[in-house]
Amino acid sequence: MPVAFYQEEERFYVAIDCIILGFNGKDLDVLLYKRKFEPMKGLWSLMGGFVRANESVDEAAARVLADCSGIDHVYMEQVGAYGEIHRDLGERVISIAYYALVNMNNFNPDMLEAHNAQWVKVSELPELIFDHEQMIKDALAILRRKAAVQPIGFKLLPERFTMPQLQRLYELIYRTTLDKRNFRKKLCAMDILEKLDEKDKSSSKRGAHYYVFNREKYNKLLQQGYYFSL
Amino acid sequence: MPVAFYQEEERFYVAIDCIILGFNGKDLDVLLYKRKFEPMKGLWSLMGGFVRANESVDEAAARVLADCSGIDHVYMEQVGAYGEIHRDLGERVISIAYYALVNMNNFNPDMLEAHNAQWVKVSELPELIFDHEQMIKDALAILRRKAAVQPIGFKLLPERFTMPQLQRLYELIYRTTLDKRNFRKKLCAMDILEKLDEKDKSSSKRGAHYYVFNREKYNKLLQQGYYFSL
DNA sequence: CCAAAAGTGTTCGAACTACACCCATGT
DNA sequence: ACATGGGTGTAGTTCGAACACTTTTGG
Repeated sequence: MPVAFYQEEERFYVAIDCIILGFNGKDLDVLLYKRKFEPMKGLWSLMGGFVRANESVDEAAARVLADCSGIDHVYMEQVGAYGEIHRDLGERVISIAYYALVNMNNFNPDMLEAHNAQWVKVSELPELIFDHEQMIKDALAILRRKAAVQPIGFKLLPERFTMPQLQRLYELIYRTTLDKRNFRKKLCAMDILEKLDEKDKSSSKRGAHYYVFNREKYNKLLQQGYYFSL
Repeated sequence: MPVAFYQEEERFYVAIDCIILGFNGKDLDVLLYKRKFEPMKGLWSLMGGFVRANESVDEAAARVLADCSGIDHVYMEQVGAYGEIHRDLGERVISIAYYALVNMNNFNPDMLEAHNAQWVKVSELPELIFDHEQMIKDALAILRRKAAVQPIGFKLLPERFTMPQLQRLYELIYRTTLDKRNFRKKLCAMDILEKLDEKDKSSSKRGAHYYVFNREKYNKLLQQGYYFSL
């Protein structure tokens, strides 16, 4: 690839599309908005925007996410570039998709409303514009893979969470059911969670103990050559 | 993301960089070329080119690979988009990296010479321009992951290969050593290889049996819910 | 005959799976 | 008192890891 003298080359609009994933305790959701105007009025779309000259692509992704959610410093990772010629109905646009794992509670409902945005179950996706459905599927595949070897699932949970919540989350990510006892056994054996005395009574009369993820412990184990695996 | 009316948005050069991986029986190699002119003369670089208006990004990657290798219909997969503002010393360029798994024997040495290209061991990378080293590392990480769950390693081998070759290849991909007996046992159990009577005598006096990958068998097993894993 | 690489089975332990009952509490 | 979800232990099986010697043959 030559340096400088690119004048004769084509230039392209480069967009960002964000797959914002959240967990509401029951379902794994993605944040979508319903288009208010033609073309494609009524169809659903990912949150997006264009890359600008004064920012890297990663920075553009962070900005787009912040713009539409008001949230900052969120776990984001690139899914990939989508470059079919006619993927956008307007002019040609090459889009780079990112997924974000967020704690839903940090979202301002007013901001969502302002963007006509809603949380939608990933298991029941509506019709989406362009290749956005593919982007979501690709993002979920990456999440499935990464969640198995890195403790990123916790990024979808509030600071304090219960075992049933955590298990439910992993069941949704892996699209399977897990054995309660085996799941707990594994987590306990990892020794990266701290059990609190306090209980969450919102979903049962008995209440479930809260746990918190202990990142220091996890980092220490990492240094000792420990590998997360779930 | 609005449709049409993008005039006020910035446009970018979009490049392709190809991580072309090959296996010579002994080492895992990447195809690099040495820059003949300033700037960055003498440094090494991946094979690259720019995306054009009349092709998708995937197509551009295939074209770039064909241009510099003369080879077509090769296994390619996207690594990701690299979008730091100053990653290119010339103007701003967003690059999309792809890796290709090729059978080295199909390469025309004259064509390599024409491009000042050489096969270089991935374990001993020279100094590379821009973020090309990162691209190679990312590509190898993807290969490592995918090779464990999909039979893509065979794409780096000639039609007929021997067990020691195959094992060597996987050892290079995984950057580890494997037990001969366990490796063979696993492969045999998969029942996706066919053993030929003929032997390769190039690396030992006794000679090693050739095997071929049987894709039909593999596809049949896939349909039966079989999962490759190595 | 010897060097050099190919080929071959068994044992052990770790990790995963399957599985059923009691507990705590709000209504 | 009962319905609802939370919490706990064991046994069986499977899979991966470790391990050493014989075979072939060209030089």
